[in-house]
Amino acid sequence: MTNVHALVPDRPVARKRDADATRAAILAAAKVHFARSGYDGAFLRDIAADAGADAALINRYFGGKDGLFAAALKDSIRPDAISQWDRKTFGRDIAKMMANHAHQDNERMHAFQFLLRAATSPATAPLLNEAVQNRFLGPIRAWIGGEQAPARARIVASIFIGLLVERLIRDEPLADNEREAFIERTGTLLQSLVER
Amino acid sequence: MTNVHALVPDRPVARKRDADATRAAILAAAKVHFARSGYDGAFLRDIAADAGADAALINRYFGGKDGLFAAALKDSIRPDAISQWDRKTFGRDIAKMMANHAHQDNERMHAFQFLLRAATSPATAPLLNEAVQNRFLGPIRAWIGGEQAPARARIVASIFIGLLVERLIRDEPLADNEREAFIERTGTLLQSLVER
DNA sequence: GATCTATGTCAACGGCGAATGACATAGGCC
DNA sequence: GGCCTATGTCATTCGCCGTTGACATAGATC
Repeated sequence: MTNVHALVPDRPVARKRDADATRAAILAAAKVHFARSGYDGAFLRDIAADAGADAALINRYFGGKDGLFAAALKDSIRPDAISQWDRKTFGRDIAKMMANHAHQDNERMHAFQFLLRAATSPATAPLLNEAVQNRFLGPIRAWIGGEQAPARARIVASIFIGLLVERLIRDEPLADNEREAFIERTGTLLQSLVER
Repeated sequence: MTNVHALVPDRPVARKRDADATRAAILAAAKVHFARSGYDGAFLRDIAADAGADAALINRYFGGKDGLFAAALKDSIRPDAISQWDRKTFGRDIAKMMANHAHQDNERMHAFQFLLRAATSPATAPLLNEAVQNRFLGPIRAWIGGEQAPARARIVASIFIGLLVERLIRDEPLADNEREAFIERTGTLLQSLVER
């Protein structure tokens, strides 16, 4: 099976011998694969192939599959990413993003889906509680602020995750009329949670 | 490792030779294991052990792991279950259930978590689109009714799933004050989606 | 250009878990 | 009681995938 995602070129560019570059290529491919297939479903040989590298190098550079996963996880969580959302349009922005078809991916969505995979994969549970609680829920709570911030943050995070899953398992675009209603309702709903 | 869930007795009751009974025992054990560990993380030997049966019987009765999963999935989705919710208290009922600690399980939660595992496990994706769309989203849509039912149903389902995931990865009970606020806000939020 | 090290390649190995098929036996049927 | 089939048990096979170590070679250093 050839790789399906545009972020990783089908014919990897030939690299000179460059440890840093191959390390980066492996990491990039790993993020895609883990996001798409979860920990168990992602295979080192496939990742290496997409990165134009040899599977043995994964062990050399990351110490094994666990190390690669941890590195990819770390690289996927940007603690400051949340604060960059616009408070005024937050709800509608998220809603729009989620209304997209699952296969119209972009890098931000990939990071989210990676987190989702990590969160729901039993094999990676030990890593995850820390990461999700401290790096996802915590920042949201701080960003939201105001009264009952913990509860509101938890609800926002939950809805966020739910939309992500729904998007993941939905295999067709939303019908136009449903799409409008979906964005409108989801948007205002999230927005109201942010504002008070 | 011995099984941890009360639904499956530690020392399975000795059965007479009874294909239906062992089939049922295997199915029950499978639902627990799949719900707890997902498709990849559940092992036929463990399931068989918990059911007090031999792993080979799984192949005989269900045709393999896939067949067992499909059977467990089918058995976990009761199309009529949704209509039994009380329209007046729906929001708060769900919110309360979700506020519980993840390890305080009951049979209903098990079914939900099974669905969640199925939804997020790539190995089972082919099965899922049909199941979730037709047996989960569809019934919710019909039950909700009214204006913009498709969009509202989708949002309710998404929130539902999100709460499920949040509950799954949260490893400690909610603090008392957050708990109250969480139930109150989530409850009214869901309720408003049901009512209009 | 000789040498040396970092980088990359290749071919195994080993474990694990699903699947298979041969064998054992309980329990009905005549 | 003597078969006969459905049910259960056991040992083995098979394939997959992470990992390992031996080997090849590019490219820097002198």
